[in-house]
Amino acid sequence: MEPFAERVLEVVERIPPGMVMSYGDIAEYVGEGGPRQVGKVMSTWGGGVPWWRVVHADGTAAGGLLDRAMAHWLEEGTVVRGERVDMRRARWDGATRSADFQQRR
DNA sequence: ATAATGACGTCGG
DNA sequence: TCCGACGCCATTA
Repeated sequence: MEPFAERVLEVVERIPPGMVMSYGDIAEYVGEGGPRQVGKVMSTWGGGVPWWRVVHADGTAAGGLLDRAMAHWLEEGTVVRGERVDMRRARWDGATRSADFQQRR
């Protein structure tokens, strides 16, 4: 397990319920690698973390896990628009504390 | 050494 | 909005 992978997983675990982060966001947040590298980490060791809080930049689900991801989103109260997460409101910047603290216009 | 691949992202059509 | 073409970058063939 590389330190990069550990940092990625750590960030994912810190994403509060009802919030999500894109692969690119995470890559930028940890300050190394890129979206694809993050994707690699998630496909390999993502099973032990709330992977459904990691989505594509456009808010669509990762992998072919739409069904399961959707279930979790609804359960956590993630803001969803059709088949995708509403990034404008559910996107986590890594600073704010909780989901229901968001205002967004 | 070269090409293909992948839980991605952005741009054009 | 949907989709294909490209760009990216590390890994694998």
